[in-house]
Amino acid sequence: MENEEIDVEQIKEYISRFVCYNDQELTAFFKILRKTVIPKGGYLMQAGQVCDHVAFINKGHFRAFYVIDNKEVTYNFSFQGNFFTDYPSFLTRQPSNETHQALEDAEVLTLSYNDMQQCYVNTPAWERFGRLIGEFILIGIAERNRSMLFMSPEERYLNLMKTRPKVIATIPQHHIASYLGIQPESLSRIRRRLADSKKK
Amino acid sequence: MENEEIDVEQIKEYISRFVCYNDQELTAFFKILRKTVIPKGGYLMQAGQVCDHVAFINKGHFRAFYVIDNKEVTYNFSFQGNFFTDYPSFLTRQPSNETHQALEDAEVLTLSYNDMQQCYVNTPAWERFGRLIGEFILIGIAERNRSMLFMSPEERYLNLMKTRPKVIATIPQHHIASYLGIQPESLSRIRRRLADSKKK
DNA sequence: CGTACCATTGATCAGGTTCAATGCTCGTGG
DNA sequence: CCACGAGCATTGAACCTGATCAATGGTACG
Repeated sequence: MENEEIDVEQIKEYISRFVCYNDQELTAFFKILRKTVIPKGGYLMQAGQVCDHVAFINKGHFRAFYVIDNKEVTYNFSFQGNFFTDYPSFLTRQPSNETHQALEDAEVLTLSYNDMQQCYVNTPAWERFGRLIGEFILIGIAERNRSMLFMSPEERYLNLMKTRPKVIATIPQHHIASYLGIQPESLSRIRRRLADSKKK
Repeated sequence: MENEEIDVEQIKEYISRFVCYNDQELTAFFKILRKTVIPKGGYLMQAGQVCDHVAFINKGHFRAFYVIDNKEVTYNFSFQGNFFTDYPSFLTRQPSNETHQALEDAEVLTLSYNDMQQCYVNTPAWERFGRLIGEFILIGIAERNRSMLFMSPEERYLNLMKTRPKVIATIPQHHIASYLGIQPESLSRIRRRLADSKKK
């Protein structure tokens, strides 16, 4: 069985933060996971497709971006040990506008829409997990929403440093700028302003 | 019983869009709803409190706003026939920064956090409803998120006219401006630009 | 009436965008 | 081993849009 090769430790740890489960539920769940390897720069999903999976990142990190007027606009990043998906597309079965790209060589465990719905029907614990993970994602999105509404680009950058230092540490600057909703030049100047005022 | 007075037709219609239920589940559910009447300008919730309820709006409409630097920033509107809450605060039990204000004389049916958790435990149908309603809210927030990231203020205004004409029709302009993330003066000029270019 | 609140208009300001040029670093091939 | 090129970060200059401050208009309500 190819499942023997799958490393399920990380996802197990993640899930146990949300729900209790017994061994039987867990083994059944792991059976429907599929391992996918994606090279640096490769795509987990491309705009135009319906997002038919939820992916758990075992290794590597990803960015989600839109293409608007032939420009890439980065919408989010996701790192090892987290789930990654276009949840609205996944839920509504509408084509996604996002492309999901691996920024390093990556390995993910995917769970298909149909299998997930089966889980919901068959096992109350997964119905609960589905609710909780949805709520978790919702909280994150709402937070991001507020930062876009209430903060200036500079404040957003400072906030990002505080709340997601890993992004600052590992993601190229032009992607961060895009994520903050500004141009790379503007981010460069913001960083300079901050450095100058710190030095003084 | 005071429940006799409660008009549950609207909420029944709303719920049936998401889940199937039997009469018993429904009556039990209606028993835990509480009716609250709020005069125009009154508050359903104030910043600093944990949002301990989900409210269904039977009559009237509301706005949610933050106070930042002594200025009110409108975050959202909600109308008759919809649920209204600070879901992140409700879920995390953290104090909310939002204040929810009735823009007209209003009547809502509220459901407390504890009662809702009881529903989840006791009745699979409500666990499912909880998941679906969360997903529904998530999709809305994600949509709003994108509009802030990818659209100019003018595009956001046009988009609002298209997707939520009721907001344009019933909400004072300075609240709309705030919702769009701009100042009232800017919205006024945007409207002027649009009117001028249409006339030509 | 007159007061209060809201929408509009004008003038000036600030910060981000755009376009263009320069540096910097890293990986590849000669 | 060096040289070149590609991609990214930085800097400068001109511009544009929304913010801010101040004044005027309009309307509803006491």
